[in-house]
Amino acid sequence: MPELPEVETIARKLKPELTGKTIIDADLRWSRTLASPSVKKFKEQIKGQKILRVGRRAKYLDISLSEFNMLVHLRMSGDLFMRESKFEPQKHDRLILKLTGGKSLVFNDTRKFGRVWLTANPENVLGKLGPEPLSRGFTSQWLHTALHNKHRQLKPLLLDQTFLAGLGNIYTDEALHIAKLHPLAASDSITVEQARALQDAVRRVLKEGIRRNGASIDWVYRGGEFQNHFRVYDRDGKPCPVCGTKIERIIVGQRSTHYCPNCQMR
DNA sequence: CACGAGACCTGTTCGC
DNA sequence: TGCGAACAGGTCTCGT
Repeated sequence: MPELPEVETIARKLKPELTGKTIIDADLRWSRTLASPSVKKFKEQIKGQKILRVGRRAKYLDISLSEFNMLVHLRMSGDLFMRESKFEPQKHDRLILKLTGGKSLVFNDTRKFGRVWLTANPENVLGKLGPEPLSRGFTSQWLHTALHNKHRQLKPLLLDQTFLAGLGNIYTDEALHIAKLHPLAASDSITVEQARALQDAVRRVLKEGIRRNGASIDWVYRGGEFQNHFRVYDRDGKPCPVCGTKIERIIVGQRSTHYCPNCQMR
């Protein structure tokens, strides 16, 4: 489930539960979940760390500890939640951090794509990311210039986290539909007007996602409801909410891409 | 530099 | 009913 709004929702939910707690023990149940450091170092270093802050950068959860930052990327199927420490580990639990106060932070990830970093220099992991779409720096002027510095198809470029950080497959399709831009349009063909529409659409759709607590699909459920308001994503063959034309699905950069052939003309 | 294919994983749904 | 294919919110690496 994890694009920017889903990760933001998780961060907001965990913040009051985690802040001020101390990590007593780490149960790493799938070692490849750990991107760095080594298992041995991780277990030594994380024990006794106090949780100072819980934040988000792009699709990463950023948990500030006394001496390190723990970064978590949920990738396709990861989930992060609290559970009573006395409960038995569940099938897809990959990392369980036992905290003071009787609860544990659980990283559960069916597909094992998710990763955890423990580092004193989070910039080593986050340094190449593009701007936050909800930050002040993400202006239509910046976007227009950045689009013209590349010659790429719009959709893959928006998914590129070094270009702009936080959009995934759902929110990209939704933003392009709101902005009335074709997913295959060349980035350097976008006018100032269109860049303004796209900048506004990206911010609007991300804010809507956050307001609706993200999108919950399939077996991963966190109480989000944005999935009930998709305009085009996963709606191929259904009518466009704007003009009624049938939504089409194509493959772009090996990702399913949904758009209205009438609203989003090339 | 831009792009496509394949890899990493497990689980569900679809088509015959 | 059974069984293989297709597909899933992401990103990395390699080859052209």
